Amino acid sequence: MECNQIIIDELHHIPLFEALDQSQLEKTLSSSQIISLPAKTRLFESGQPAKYFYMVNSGQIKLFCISPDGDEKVMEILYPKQTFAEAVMFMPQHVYPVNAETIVDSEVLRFDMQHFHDLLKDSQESCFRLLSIMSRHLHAKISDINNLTLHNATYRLVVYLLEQLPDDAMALSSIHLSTPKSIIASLLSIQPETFSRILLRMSKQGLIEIHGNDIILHDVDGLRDML
Amino acid sequence: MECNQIIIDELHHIPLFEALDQSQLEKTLSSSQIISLPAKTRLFESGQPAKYFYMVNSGQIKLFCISPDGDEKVMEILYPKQTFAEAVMFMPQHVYPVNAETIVDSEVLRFDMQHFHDLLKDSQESCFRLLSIMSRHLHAKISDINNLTLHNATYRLVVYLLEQLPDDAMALSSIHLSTPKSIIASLLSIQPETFSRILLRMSKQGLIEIHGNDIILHDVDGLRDML
DNA sequence: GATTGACCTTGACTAAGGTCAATTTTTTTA
DNA sequence: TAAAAAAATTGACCTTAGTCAAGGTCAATC
Repeated sequence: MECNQIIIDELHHIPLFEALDQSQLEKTLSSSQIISLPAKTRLFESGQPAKYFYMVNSGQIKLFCISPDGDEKVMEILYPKQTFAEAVMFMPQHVYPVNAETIVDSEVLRFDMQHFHDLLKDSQESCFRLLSIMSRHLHAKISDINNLTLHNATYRLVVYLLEQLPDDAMALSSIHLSTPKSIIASLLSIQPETFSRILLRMSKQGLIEIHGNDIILHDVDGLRDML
Repeated sequence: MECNQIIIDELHHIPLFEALDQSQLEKTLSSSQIISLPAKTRLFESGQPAKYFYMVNSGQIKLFCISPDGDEKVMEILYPKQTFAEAVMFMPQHVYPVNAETIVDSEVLRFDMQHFHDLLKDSQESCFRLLSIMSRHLHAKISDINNLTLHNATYRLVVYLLEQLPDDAMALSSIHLSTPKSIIASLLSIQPETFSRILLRMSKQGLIEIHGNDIILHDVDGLRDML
């Protein structure tokens, strides 16, 4: 069980599980599975009855919606240590509101919703964690709506680039896009063509320099001034 | 105290308070105030430290954001019996993420956040109610983002009109817009001019008939087919 | 090292909805 | 009830970003 203890120690640092004690963590883990998935595997579909929520172990997952005529809107890109679909536990019909799919080969930890829901009844502190997590999600969505309705495509892209910077970033910094540009474009609600054109324009202005998936920000303050 | 009991009985039917017992409701009420506000009064501003959450007693409240250059985006319109800003209780910095303003003369009940937060510690069931409420909000925002990114202005307006219908609506029904068109337009992220033009076009197509703020839906099924 | 396929870029064109300005209608207030 | 203010409508025009199509780049695979 040495192996399990390592996972438990990791879970202890995940916001959703921070408030659980050793025995609760053990129970949580014992009702979970590690699942390996190749790239572009569907985890769940919007409208499906929701039995599980997840944590990314490795890889990348996208949450997305599809319009009647097949257009895709990426709602979120998830990276290791992030939990997702926890909020579905409390949604009226226990149905996933979005689709989830791996972007690259990934490994996820899959938790039983009913089991965790029962556990929450005995852990007021965990309820509070979940409330925090959900309020953060809600805030993020409000901010997304803001960016969609009050700002243009360039603004959204600049915000995204600056978000990728570590806090201690210099005036000249470089970032690496670990996700295909077309998926980032969809996340920002921009067409790939427009995404490409905006980057080109900014590099012509001397603000950035593009080398494939690596972008050098020549003028971080200049970018910040655009906002 | 007969008067208070009437309010308590009302609170008992509000989702957020449903799980509270008589004594908890009394405490909640005793830490609250009834506040009367003329039209266009600011309740709180985005960025302000959040000390209170609210319930609409009468009137209408809009929650909205403002862009750097003064453009306004209405996020939500609130009607009597609706609580709002409860989720802010669990937001990282206890700061309102949006502005709130009365649309017409209104009366609100103002609750102390800290007080209710403490009360939640003793009411696991109320925590679960709040989790439900917040997951519903989250779902609503996801759906808003969907409508903004995957659907056009006409679609959003038709959805809005159909949402105003009671469930038992006939093929021919009439609805009344109780809120200024410009505010509904902003809620749907449409300019007032475009809003007006879309209604005009639909009435030319024989789908609806407009008489000021009253709209007769001539062909509910036809409208549903547009979606 | 040619071929395939996924992804990205570029150019020409288009359309949805925004902007600006003038006018009408409705509401409020004196 | 007249005047003023606010809200809604309409027309002419414009802009942003989307669409469509062609071509390019890179990596994996035969």
